[in-house]
Amino acid sequence: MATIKDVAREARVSVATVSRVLNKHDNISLKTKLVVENAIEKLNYEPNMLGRNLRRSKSGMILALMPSISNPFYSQIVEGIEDIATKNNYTVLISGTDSNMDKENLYFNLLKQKLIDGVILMNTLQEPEFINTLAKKYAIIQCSEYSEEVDIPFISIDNKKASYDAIKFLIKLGHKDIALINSDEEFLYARRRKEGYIEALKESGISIREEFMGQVGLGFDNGRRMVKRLLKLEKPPTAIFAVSDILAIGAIKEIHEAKLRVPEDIAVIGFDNIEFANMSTPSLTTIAQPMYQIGCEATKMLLKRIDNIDTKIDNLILDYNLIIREST
Amino acid sequence: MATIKDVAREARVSVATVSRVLNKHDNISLKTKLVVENAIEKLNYEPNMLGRNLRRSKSGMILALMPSISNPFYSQIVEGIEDIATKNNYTVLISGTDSNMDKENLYFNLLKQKLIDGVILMNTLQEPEFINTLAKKYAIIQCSEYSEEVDIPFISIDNKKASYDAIKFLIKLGHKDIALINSDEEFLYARRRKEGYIEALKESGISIREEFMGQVGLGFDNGRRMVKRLLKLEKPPTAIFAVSDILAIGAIKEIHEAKLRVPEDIAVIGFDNIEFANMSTPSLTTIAQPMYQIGCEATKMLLKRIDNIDTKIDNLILDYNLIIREST
DNA sequence: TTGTACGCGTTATCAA
DNA sequence: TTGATAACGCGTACAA
Repeated sequence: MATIKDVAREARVSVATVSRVLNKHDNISLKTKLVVENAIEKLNYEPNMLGRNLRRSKSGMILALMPSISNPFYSQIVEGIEDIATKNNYTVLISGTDSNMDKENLYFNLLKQKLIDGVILMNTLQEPEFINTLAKKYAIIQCSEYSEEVDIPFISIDNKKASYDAIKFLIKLGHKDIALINSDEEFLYARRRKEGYIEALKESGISIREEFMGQVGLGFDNGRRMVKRLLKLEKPPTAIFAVSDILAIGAIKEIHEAKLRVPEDIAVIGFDNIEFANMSTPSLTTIAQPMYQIGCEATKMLLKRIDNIDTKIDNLILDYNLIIREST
Repeated sequence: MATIKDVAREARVSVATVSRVLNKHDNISLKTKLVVENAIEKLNYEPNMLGRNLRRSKSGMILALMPSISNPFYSQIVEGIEDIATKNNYTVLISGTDSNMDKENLYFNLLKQKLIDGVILMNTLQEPEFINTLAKKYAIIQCSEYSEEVDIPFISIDNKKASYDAIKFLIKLGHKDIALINSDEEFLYARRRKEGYIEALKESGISIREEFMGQVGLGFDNGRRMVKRLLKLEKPPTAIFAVSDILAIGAIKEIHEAKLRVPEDIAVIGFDNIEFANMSTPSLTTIAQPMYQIGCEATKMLLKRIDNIDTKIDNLILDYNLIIREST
């Protein structure tokens, strides 16, 4: 394995000169530049990043931390992150924490160990103070889901308004009995979407029915269970708004199980527009967040932060889209 | 940021001693060990991995390279990889190449740059010679999909036999007109599964019909298109074996579109047992590979290889399972 | 059992 | 425009 020394010897110059060529400094004569480049080619030299990283005290790696990498919700965000990162010569480390604190801490340690230069945080159960302390020394950005008590920049959509729009759409279709399958309200987005749900109903003079609102985990089965409960009601809903497509697909499964039809008997709206939303039967009406763009912008924010940890960075709220398909 | 020097000063010992404590050498007195550990705690010291990595000429990182990280097929494999890697103090870099050669090469370069210690290769379009050359100098393992012309260890299942079993199962249910939605036969697994399909039919005295076999891409829409074609036949099939769950789900979607029922009019079997196979309506009969275990074993093989590039490592063929659900 | 001193491969400072 | 040399933080051979 050739090192910079070998190249220098081969080109009969100093290692400093080789380094300058490598890093495209401009104060170098064309002649020696060519000589060096020839030597590099001849020796098949590749810079050893371990040396460079130590010297620069940078790893050139950023971490995208999310609860689960298999959750299709994050796929496009990750694409955005990777595109911007690659363009800026960073490598992206993608990791799922299973919402497990120990695992999360393992990854946060990479910051202290200098193995990553920054973190894009999708959704964490850490205490706000913990993140705040960390963010004083390291570059961290909140992406998609965030906490208001955490004092670092975030990027997201207006969850309340999105939810409001979804419900308004159902009302326009003639629905009055609309259920909400929400996820745990410890999450900000869940609280916001509930607010939008309530506001839309109130505005249309529809009374809020407690038995129509459920707080469940994010899994497919939770969607099913919630519908099972709803169908046992004396007057079941004619429409359901689920805060994730997976929950919505679970809901549809259970509705079919009960020999009812979607959307004829019960309409269903999801959230996220994951790839499968278009594949399910019936295809799913849902709210699409600009995932790819969210990933891009989050990364740009992070890189700014890495370059200068003291930059003031503004939060970003992006637009969303209601995508109407067969389930409504 | 405290360094090993600071710790040494604080503990009034040499950096060598601190290093020994850090690396759990045994030739060190309990007393100094305690002193050093106190200093580490007091200064909140974390080893700088950039220094350690350079010195050891290792990055402690392995790469899991697959066509697409959003393909749920790989999720559990990745889990296995991460578990074993973490247990051995490695960090896993997960990357999707979109079957794009440029992107792939970018990642292979990480090997030369010393940023990764080895690669678990899921599915690549690279020429066998390219991989072979690379594998002489670097630790590489083939996982799940592999090439027979590549001379590095692989881990997989018996795709021919799995396919054979699926078809035999359909025949046992009374089906005679069985279609095959295969993926591109440039892939070994596609060729193998076709062999199994043909062998099962022949063995049961069912003649092979060319118009029942299709080679398509892996996307959902390809499953739909293929079914569209099959339904136009004078005598359409009564059962379909799709070589991936996504294709199978696409097929079902199109069957429903044609106002036919699954499995009453047409039975469908998939392959992979992705999470959604159990969520779709009807739930999908499919072949389950031991993904998690595949990931674990692949990683063990790779780590062996990293420790000693010259070890002879045996290939591994694991078992699979036919999971019977509603679609048959 | 402990310390001294060198080197891993690179970049950056300073002087020429 | 170029070169000599000192770091970056760590691990280890060798000596004590």
